[in-house]
Amino acid sequence: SMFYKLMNAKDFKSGQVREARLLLKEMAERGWIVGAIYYNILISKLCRTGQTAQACCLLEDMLEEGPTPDVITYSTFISGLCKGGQVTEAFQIFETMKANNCAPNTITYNTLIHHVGKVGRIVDGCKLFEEMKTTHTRPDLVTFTCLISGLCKAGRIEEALHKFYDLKTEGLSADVVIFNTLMDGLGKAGRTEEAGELLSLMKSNGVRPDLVTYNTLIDGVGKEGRIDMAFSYFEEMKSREITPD
RNA sequence: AUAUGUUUAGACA
Repeated sequence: SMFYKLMNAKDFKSGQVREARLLLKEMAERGWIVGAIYYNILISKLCRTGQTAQACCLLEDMLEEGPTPDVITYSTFISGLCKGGQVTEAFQIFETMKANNCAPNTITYNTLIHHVGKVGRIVDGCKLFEEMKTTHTRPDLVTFTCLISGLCKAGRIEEALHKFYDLKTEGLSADVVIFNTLMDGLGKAGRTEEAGELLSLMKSNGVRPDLVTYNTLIDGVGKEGRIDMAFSYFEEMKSREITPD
């Protein structure tokens, strides 16, 4: 019952975290199998409330005497650290992960590539992408979205376009998020003509434009003062009966 | 009751 409450709790006071750690240890001592998932749930909740130091204590418990942390444990914590702006610490945990023979998966890499891109360090994202190749970790559409977004943010539009073309090589086909991301990058770089061409391309590829697509295009041409184009995208959006999800 | 991606005017802090 105490255990049940812990797993359903929305937030924790620091005293409660101490109690939780003791409870999990006691359960293990009494012969219960306490799986990594229960630690993962607590780590996720603690990160969401900004208590990354407490989350780190749980990871340490796992490494010392608890269930072996799995790829979800590390990815959860890495994501939580990044969201709190602790990207450096996230990379330290990434190293800890490897040192403990836990192989990062696509999601682990995607999380890191996303956050380095956000803080303008896509160079590091590209290194991670290379590392994925050497570790035979297959990139997916999320990987490419993060790379394209990060490259555009760093002003490296040509390389972003290259990544877009590389999708086919990887056996992937661009989805609406990939198109939206690239159109946003082009628009913010003043290349709204190309963004408009992508709208045609996505349609001919059978990818349905959504509300974000049109918001992105309208924002792009709007900032260039092309009110006529903004209206035409708006009209097209209405005619297509786009609805927010 | 566990982990990753795209657009933004305003208000709040």
